Amino acid sequence: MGRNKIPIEKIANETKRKVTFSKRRKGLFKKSEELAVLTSSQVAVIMFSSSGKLFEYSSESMTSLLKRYYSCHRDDDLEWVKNENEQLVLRIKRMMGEELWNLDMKELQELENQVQAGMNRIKARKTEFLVEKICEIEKKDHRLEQENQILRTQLLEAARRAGDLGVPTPDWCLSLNVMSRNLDG
Amino acid sequence: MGRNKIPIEKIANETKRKVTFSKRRKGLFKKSEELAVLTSSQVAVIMFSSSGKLFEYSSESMTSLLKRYYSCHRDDDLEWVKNENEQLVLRIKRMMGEELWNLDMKELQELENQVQAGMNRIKARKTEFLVEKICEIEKKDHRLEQENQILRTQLLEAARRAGDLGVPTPDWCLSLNVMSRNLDG
DNA sequence: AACTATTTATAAGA
DNA sequence: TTCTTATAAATAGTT
Repeated sequence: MGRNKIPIEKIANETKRKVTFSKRRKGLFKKSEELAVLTSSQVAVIMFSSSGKLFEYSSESMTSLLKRYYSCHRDDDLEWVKNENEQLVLRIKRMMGEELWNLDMKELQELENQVQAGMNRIKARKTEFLVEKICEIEKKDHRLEQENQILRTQLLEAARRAGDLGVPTPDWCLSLNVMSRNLDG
Repeated sequence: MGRNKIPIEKIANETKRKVTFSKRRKGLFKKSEELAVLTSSQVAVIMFSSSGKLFEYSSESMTSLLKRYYSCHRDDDLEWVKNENEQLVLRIKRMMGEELWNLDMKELQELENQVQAGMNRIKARKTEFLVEKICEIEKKDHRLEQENQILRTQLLEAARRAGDLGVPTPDWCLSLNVMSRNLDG
């Protein structure tokens, strides 16, 4: 379509080839979008120019569309999970109970054991955490108690000396001995 | 392009929509191939019809083209991926009950809840798996029983006809009626 | 699935 | 690259 009909074979002239790539790429993306909208379908197009540049179109997020594509090809046994990152994500998903479709009973049991072991350690850590907290609090508590005892002693001493000098003991000092006995007991 | 111009929006009529999908899908694949050939480029198209069926075109093997696509995206920001990677590893370690030292009680509880949820799903999948297996076996079992019944009936009939012709019934046929009754009960 | 009136895409030229 | 335009190609509605 154009002034002349051209044969469908590699365009020899590089400039012409580039212009054609640019024009037809635009056309292909437009038609992809129209198809997606008109028919409520999902369309993804990926292309590399002869110089290696990537162009892409996707009616949705490319990632989710490719995931769907791979899930259709799940029989290809996870060929797609080739980069480390994806393997890690898959590992996490499986620990979270997703993407379990092609695990057999033995693999499921191993996974459960691993997750169980992890949970036991997490629970243990929780207990440890609480015990540490209690220890800390008790230590602090003990220290404060000792400090209080010293303060009370000093306060009584001060009160007594004031009494020796004829200053009357204030009301709030009278119960100090009683408090002290209760706390130590 | 056609008898009338149509607006680019979802085609309401389902039949029309399906016909349009079929026609334009063909057109899109054709244009994809033409582009690939004319300009020595690599083109891949993936699409799902509104009913969920997958259609695909690729000028080369889809797998190798997608690998190239991914490798392009990896090279974009290797640093980010590396960091992402480390985060994923930490996440897995924590789910496995390691590296918990600086999580507080709330974070530990959240982690435990997540892992617990995952384990519940894994257990559920295990059950599902077993139920599926049992269903399959029962179906097969049922089929075999029916086959068995048919074969026994045919065998008895054959034995009777042989008897009519004066051929003595073999010993091993005498118990067939009993077996048949036992199995049906 | 074929037909065909129209619309749309695009090859070449500016 | 972008626009223009003659022409090829795609396709909407019909049969």
